[in-house]
Amino acid sequence: MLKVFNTLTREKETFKSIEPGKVRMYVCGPTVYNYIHIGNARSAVAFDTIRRYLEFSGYQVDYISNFTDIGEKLARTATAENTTVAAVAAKYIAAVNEDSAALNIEPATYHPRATENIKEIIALVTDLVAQGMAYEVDGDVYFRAKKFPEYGKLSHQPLSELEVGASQRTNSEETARKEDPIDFALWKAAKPGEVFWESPWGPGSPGWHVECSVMAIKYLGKTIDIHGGGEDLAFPHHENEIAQSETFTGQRFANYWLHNGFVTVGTDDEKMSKSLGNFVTAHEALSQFNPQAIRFFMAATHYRRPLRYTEAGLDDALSEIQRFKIARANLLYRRKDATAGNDDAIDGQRRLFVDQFKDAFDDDFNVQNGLAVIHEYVRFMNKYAVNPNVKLDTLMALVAQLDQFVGIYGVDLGQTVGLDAEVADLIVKRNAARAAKDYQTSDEIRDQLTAAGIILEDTAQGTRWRRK
RNA sequence: GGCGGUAUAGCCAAGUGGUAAGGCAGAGGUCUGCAAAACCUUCACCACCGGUUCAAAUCCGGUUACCGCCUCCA
Repeated sequence: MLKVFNTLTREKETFKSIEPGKVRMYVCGPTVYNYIHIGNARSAVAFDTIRRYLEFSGYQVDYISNFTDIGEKLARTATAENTTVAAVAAKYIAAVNEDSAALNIEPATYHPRATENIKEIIALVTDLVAQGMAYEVDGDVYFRAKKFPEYGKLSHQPLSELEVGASQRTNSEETARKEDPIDFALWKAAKPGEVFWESPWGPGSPGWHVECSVMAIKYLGKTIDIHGGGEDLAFPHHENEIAQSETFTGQRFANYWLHNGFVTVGTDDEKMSKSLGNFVTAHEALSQFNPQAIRFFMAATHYRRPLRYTEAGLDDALSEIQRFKIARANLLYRRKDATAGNDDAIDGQRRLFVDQFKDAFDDDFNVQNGLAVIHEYVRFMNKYAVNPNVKLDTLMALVAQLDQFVGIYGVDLGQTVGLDAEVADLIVKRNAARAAKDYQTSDEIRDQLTAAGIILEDTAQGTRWRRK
């Protein structure tokens, strides 16, 4: 039975989807005005891993993640790059897609864009105004936060404290227009030269939180199962989404709110962020390190914990992947001397590992305990690989199981080890030399292959090789 | 000021009452012509102080350090 930590209640709750066998989840995506950094990537990886486990558990997952392709930041980038807002969006959406693919993040069921949903946004805002929950001032529309009785329920902040925080903001021009400092914008009047849409309140563009409400409701329904995002989004972004959405639909917006921790850097574990300037873009990271290692490194840290980004951590991740690959290859090498059929005892033990793995993940996606199970399982595989008599079906089932386990972490161990004719030929020559105890020749051949990035291993079942 | 998080071996990291998972690195061993890989063994006074309890890393109180949200941010 799956349990997830819900920010709304601050407790691990038993997960129950609205519709049996199906999960509807929405994850806040990036504003596409720049390359994403590894903090953004971590969030995407965390929720992709969660999604993969839900699918492993038998759920069909409708996964929606947006691209916010409007706002001042895009306008600023457009000016800086001497181009249009649309071109900026197109460029960085393409970059996000490229980075996501490199990190083996499954595409969402659909990636809606804010600009595709302006009509729906205007409809929602119109409704909130009609309900008296929002008001127009000089072409801006604001939400009356205090009129939403549960305002603050996600971030667990008393209203009085939010007011203090809001009144300390120096954004005085806007504050002056609002009835109350904690009110937030649903619609903003266009400034000269800005991209705008016509609306009942004149030309303007959506506020900062409405697009997610609209897209979640439009593509997933009035109440969704899981809403995810970085913990910095809990307030005000998600709090405001709740206020708008629940006022609009009269229903609970999301049953489970999941928030991922930050990527930190430096000795003090500072949050990586664009404003602090201490960030590494996913593009840079992916060009410097093995993408699979980056993916695994991120997926193997529990989603709510801070993730300390270090080279040593990436090296560790790579070593672990290497261990999995070797275990996999060790079994596949036995195909040639395996006998037909299945070993029921081994299969039974394999299933026990699956049970343990599920127990780990069912506890709020405990990836570390899942990894411990995988390592034990790998040891089990390696022992079977030196068994004098192996069965073909069992061999293949063990390999498939490993692939499934690590696949949840987004690791693809790749295709079977092929036997290059040239390498095979050299191995035959070397083994002839070894048989004749001509170790000088045999070592020369091995060195030659090592230089070419090929490692030889002499085993009781013959010589096998792999790429470094 | 309000709310929250973190502190476990050289490093990463599980673990909400019963005497410290797992990985990397290290040490020893088996196997090997030598290697490699694998397998076996080994490696912790759980930030500090006090309390509750037969029993605490785990519960309670306090202290310290660092981080985050309260403003755009995954």
